[in-house]
Amino acid sequence: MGIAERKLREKEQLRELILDAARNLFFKHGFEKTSIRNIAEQIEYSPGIIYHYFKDKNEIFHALHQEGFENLKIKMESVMNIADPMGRLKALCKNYVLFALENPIIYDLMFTLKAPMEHILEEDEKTWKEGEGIFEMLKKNVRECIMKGYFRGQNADNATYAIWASLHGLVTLKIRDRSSLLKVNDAENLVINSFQSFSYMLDRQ
Amino acid sequence: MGIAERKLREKEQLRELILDAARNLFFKHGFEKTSIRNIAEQIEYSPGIIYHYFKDKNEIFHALHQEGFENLKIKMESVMNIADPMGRLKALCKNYVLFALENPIIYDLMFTLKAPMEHILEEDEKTWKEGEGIFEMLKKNVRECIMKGYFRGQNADNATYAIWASLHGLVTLKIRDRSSLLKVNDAENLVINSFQSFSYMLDRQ
DNA sequence: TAATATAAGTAAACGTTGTTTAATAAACCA
DNA sequence: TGGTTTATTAAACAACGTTTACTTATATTA
Repeated sequence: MGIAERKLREKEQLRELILDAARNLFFKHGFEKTSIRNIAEQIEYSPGIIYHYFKDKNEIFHALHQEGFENLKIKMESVMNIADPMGRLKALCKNYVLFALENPIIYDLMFTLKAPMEHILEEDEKTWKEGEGIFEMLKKNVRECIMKGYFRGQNADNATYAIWASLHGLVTLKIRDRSSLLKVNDAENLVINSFQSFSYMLDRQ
Repeated sequence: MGIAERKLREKEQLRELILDAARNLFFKHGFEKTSIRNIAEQIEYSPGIIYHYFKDKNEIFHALHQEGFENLKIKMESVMNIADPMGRLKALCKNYVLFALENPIIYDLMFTLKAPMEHILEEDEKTWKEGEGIFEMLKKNVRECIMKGYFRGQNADNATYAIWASLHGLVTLKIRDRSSLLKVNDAENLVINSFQSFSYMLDRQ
C-alpha cells in the first residue's frame, strides 16, 4: 500500500517547501515583511494553498520558532561536560547570549514576537514546551550551584528566572535597537562586555 | 496679533485630540489594533487629516513613548532621596520594575516596539534622549556604588547595562508572554520574587 | 469690499495585508 | 467508466497606511 504513503510524503514535501520559503523570506526581510503572498509567490503556488497546510500565519512562525529552539538547545548542550556547576552555568549563559547575537532574527521570534505564543494559546494543550526546556536546563544547573553554596537562601525558580531574564535583557535591548544609540565606550561590544559584569555578579558564594 | 496665536492654539488642540484618541485606543487594544482609521473615527475627522499633524504612524507612537518616559522618570526620581547608594540603586531598580508591571503596554512601546525607534532613525538628530536619560540616571548611582566598593573592577557602562538588562528581561519576558506558561511555584509573583533574587546578586561588596 | 493666496479638511484611490469562499482540476477508488 | 475525495486556484472581503486631487473655509492684500 505504498501509494497512500507516497501521497503523504508528497504532502509533507509541500509543507516543507512552504516552511523553506517562509524561513528564507523571514531571515532575509524579517517577520512583518514576510507575507503569505510572498511565500506563495516564492514556491509558485497560489496563496490559498498555504491554508491547507497551516492554520494561519502564526502556525508557520510557530514551526520556525521550534526550529530555533532545537538549535539553541544543541548550542547549550555543548557545554554540559564542564564539571564545575558554576563554570558550567556560566558557559551555558554565554552560549545563550552568543546564540542570540548570532541569530538575532530567530531569537526575536523565539522570545519576543507574539506569533508563536498566540499560536500556542489557541491550541488545546497550552504548553510552551520549547521555552520550558531551556528553563529546566538552566534550573538544573542552578540547583547544582545552590548545593555548592551559591544563591544562598534563594529559591531555584526565582534564581533561574532572574538569570534567564538577565541574558534575555542583554540581547533583547540590542535586538530591539535600544542599545545602538546609547553613548557608551566600546558600544560595539556592549552586550558581551556587560555579560562579563553579569558573570561577575553571579558567583557570590 | 492674537489671531495667529489663536490659530496656533487651535492647531495644537487638534494635535492633542489625535494623541488623546491614539492613547486611549492604544491602552485599550494595543499597538497593532490601533489604526489611523480608528483614531480618525474616534475624533470624528477623516483619516487624511492626521497626516497634517503627524508624519506617519511611527511619529504618533514616538510621542506616546515620550510620555511614558516622563512618567517613568518621575517614578524613579521619587527615591533619589535615599542616602545609601546601594539602597538607592535597588530602590531605583524596584521602581523601574513596578512601573513596567503597572504599565505593561506603554513599557512595551518604550522598550520593545519598533515604531518609536524607527521614527528616531528617520530623524536628522538620531538620539534616543529618553532612553539615554534613564541609562544615565542608573549609571550615576552605579558610579556611587563603585566608589563604595561595589562592582569591583567593573566598568560603569557595562555594570549599568547589565543591571538595566536584568530589569528589562524580568518584565519583558512577562509582557511578551514568555513566563505565564512556565511551570513554577507562585507563578503569579514570579517577576517580583525573582527581582529579590536579582537584588541579592547585586550587592556583593 | 472683492480678489487672491493660504490653510484645513475630505473623499477616493493605491497597493498592500491575512483570510475565506466557491469553483475547478486532478487523483483516487469502486 | 462513474462517483468521490483531494489538491489547487481565482476572486472576493474587509482591513490597513498612505497619497492624491479636490473642496471648503479662512486670512491677506489690492
